[in-house]
Amino acid sequence: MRTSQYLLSTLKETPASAEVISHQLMLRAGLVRNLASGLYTWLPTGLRVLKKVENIVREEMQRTNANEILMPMVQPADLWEESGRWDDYGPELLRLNDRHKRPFVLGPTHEEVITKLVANVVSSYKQLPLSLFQIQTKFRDEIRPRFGVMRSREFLMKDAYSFHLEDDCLEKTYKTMFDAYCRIFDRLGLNYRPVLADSGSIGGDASHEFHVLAESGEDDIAFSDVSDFAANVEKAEALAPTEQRAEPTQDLTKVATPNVASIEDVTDFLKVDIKNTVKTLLVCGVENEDGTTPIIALVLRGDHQLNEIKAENLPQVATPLAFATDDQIMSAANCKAGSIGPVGLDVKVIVDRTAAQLSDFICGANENDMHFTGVNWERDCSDIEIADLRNVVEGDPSPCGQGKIIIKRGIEVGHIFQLGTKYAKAMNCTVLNEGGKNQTLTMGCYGIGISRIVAAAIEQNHDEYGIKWPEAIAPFQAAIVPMNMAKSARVKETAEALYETLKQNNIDVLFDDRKERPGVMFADHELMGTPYLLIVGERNLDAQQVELKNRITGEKSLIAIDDVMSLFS
RNA sequence: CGGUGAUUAGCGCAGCUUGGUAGCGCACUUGGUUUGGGUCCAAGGGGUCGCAAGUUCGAAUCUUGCAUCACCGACCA
Repeated sequence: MRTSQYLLSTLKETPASAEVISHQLMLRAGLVRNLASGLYTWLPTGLRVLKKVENIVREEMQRTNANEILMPMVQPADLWEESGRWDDYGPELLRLNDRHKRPFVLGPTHEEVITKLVANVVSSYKQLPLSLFQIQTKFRDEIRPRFGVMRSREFLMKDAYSFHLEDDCLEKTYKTMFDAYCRIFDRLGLNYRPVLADSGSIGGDASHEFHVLAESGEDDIAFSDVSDFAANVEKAEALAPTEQRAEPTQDLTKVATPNVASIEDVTDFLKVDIKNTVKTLLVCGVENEDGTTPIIALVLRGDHQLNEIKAENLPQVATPLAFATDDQIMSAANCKAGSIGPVGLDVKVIVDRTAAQLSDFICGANENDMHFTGVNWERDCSDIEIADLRNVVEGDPSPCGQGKIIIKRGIEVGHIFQLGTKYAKAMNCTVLNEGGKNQTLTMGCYGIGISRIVAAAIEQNHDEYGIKWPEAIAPFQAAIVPMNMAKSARVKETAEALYETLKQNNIDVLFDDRKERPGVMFADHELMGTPYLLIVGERNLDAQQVELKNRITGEKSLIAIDDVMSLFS
């Protein structure tokens, strides 16, 4: 490609709306343009990268013997009613009507469509196991799209689904997909980690996320500093302390704490260690048979944070998690939110494992502006249940039993699930088994955010001059930058000949034939992140050489024109 | 959905306090100049000042409403 025929559209200045570096560079390097909130047009340079990512993903899916298909983006609502997700999915699911007023949705994912397809097309156990995938545009009406294509509403995704007669077969395919994902992210040249994950609203049992490690990531990942254990903080278990709880040494004492509400207020006012306090959160429980909503108290050590996923997974707690309203708090505890405590509280009390190990601690007294000190479990407050409720924090023992937890930020670029029979049951997806009986299939589901990977790769590979693409996904493998081509026939001839050679060898090469000054050309190619710049100038032509500048290392060297192809072997 | 802020040329911004019909830098066009790191000079083109209503002789500027965009939070495979 010649720049004279190519839509470069680089920008010197950063559009004000771009917050994270990948978004800024994608706009500046001319990869995407914004159309509306969460909607982006892919320009030629961006599309080249997107296609390269897509092809690597496709090749590795094909290696697992998955079949590529393409499903419609618009899906009939009755499929979603059948699976129950018409009610469960929420406003993220964009719903629309056709001209006959028939309801449809814009597909945020395709479990319903594929399960229906397999139910209709596959009828015998002999056709199993079966893996199907597609690479397709998804739409999710995100509350707050942000970070450019990292969290957009319309985005490109690879989604794969596997179908099995038995769970052990599903587990085999799950492992195959896990390995395929590792190969994909290896080939993409990204620093990534597979992590244990919560399977979330999509349902099912085992689940891993694949995260690209980057400061701008939206997820916290807990790692062991010794083993290869990694889990999303949502999922990472906070182990119970191993030390015995100390015996009580203080009497239960009620102290006045005027205008003290938050844990920080308490520690300041009473001059105590935050680790000797507990906080009590009231949440809605599962509805009783008579339709009333019980209130549940969750107790955490003052410095810890509630893990909402863990709370939701408790059988007594309503899903989705809902905090008690001020009125509910008043009727359950007879005080404001800042003064609740477990002592004498007439609701179900669930205490975090670490909070349960405290003795002589401080908590609210269920009376405005009053706290208890010297509180001890059993003596002052019995009939409690102990559970893992909190987020792990750095320094906690790793759940794998080896080492301590460290926490890093990650961008979720892949997610694999063992779904089980949830959708197959709902959509009546069965085959005849060996015994001639109908048997419900068990399923796996495997997603990769193609467009998000482009942004994640930039987050991980950039410098002050622009993007530094891993070679596998660079929009161009090389750029030819001639020096003063307009004046030098030799430079022009050499550059043209080199361009022809590279093209004939199927190298993605951009020939900068603009009548621009060198600095302008260098700056543009560095911004776009082309791995190799081939600089053709009079000064090296007598020796039949061009200058090679490596974008990743920044090294400049001379290379014989005849040897240029060796860069790409 | 709550909180905050923004909306003036393709991009980045000034002008608004104190109302008088719009400006700067980059980009773009033309001519010249320069040519191994974003040259310099000159001349140009481009804006219903987000939309609507109001106040006024007169509104980018004041008032009200609406829309859109972004950030923080909640939300989220």
